Amino acid sequence: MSVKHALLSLLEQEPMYGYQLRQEFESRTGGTWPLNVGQVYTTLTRLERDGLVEAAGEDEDGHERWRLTESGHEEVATWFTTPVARTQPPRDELAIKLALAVTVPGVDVGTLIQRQRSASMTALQDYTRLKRQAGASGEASDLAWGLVLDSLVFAAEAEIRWLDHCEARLRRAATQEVPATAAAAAEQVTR
Amino acid sequence: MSVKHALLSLLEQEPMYGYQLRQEFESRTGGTWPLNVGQVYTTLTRLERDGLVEAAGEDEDGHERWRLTESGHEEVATWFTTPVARTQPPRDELAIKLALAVTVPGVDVGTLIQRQRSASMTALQDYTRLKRQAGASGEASDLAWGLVLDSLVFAAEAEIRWLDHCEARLRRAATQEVPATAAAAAEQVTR
DNA sequence: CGACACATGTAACACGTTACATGATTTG
DNA sequence: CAAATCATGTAACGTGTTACATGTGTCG
Repeated sequence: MSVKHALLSLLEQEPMYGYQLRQEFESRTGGTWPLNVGQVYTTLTRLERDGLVEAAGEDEDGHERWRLTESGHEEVATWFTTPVARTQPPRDELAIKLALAVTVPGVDVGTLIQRQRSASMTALQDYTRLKRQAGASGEASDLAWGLVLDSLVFAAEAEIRWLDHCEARLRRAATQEVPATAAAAAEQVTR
Repeated sequence: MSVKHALLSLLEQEPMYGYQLRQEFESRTGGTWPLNVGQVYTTLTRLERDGLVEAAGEDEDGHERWRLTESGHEEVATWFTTPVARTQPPRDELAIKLALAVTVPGVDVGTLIQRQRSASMTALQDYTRLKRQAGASGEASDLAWGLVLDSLVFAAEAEIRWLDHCEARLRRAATQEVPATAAAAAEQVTR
């Protein structure tokens, strides 16, 4: 869904051809989410099928460009004015993993948390390293990339805080409450 | 990927039948991520095809149960010992949206941010309301649900902080730097 | 009885990924 | 010239979603 709307937004600016769409997407997000070229073409086909884009003739170099239709413009407008729904949040693999690790007996939750924590710390360091490269040129795409990087940083920090919180919470569960599996899972954190 | 591993983890505890797997998954995650029953069956078929689960005969009530194979156990062990890779993070629709909103001319970024902010605040309030319901019973699944809820809370808080950060960053871009689109986008925040 | 939860499936579709095929153009 | 980048596509596959079909058991 993100790719579809991303392509439409880019075409809102001006008609573009397939390969160009990928370049624009990657430059504006700093290559954070690499976009397979093939997917651009298949998505464009589907968007044409759904009447959101249409062929707009060739440019000077003979590239087949695409432009938004009426519905396409509306779709973009709706996308930008409608907040991303957190009512049914996307599945978070880490949260699911931890929830199951806590309830399934025999899983070493303490080690799981520690491993994840150091992995997230590494990711965080990579982001801050990238941030130093991001600035300087002053282009609009760099502003965007900076914000994208910040979102990754904020998310990684939140993840680390949550992991610490989980560790503390499990430790508390181990000492206070003592029913069945919760205690068994929590024990492994206290070691 | 998450569903596949979630089902495998549940079967690590004991052999179960399809419908039961959905119930267990939803109770352990507090229904945060509703799981379509149909997907359980199709996933089980695929897992059998891949040699990770096998039929384990019927239980007392005539339900066809599934158990892990050797490879299945290994897969679960690997899942629990391998951190979730943040090296190539999943596409974040909000971050993509904002990155494009900033670089595509004519988008009212200020309003976008404010709308998203209030949507995220609402979600956050819903989570804290749910938290009050979550505690009390002291079962292991409630501990898990509590942690899942906390992860949503932490994520929502981080999102809100990031949105505020974006607003400030854009406001700064509007006053200091003055090149083309960045300024145009940032102007709308200052209004 | 009628509604609802339990229970098992299947079909069609949407989205995304990887890999492959093919050719033009650019650059060291 | 060789390699890399530009450029357009297609095929196969994995995962997930929705909707439908079908039947049993239970409870008000």
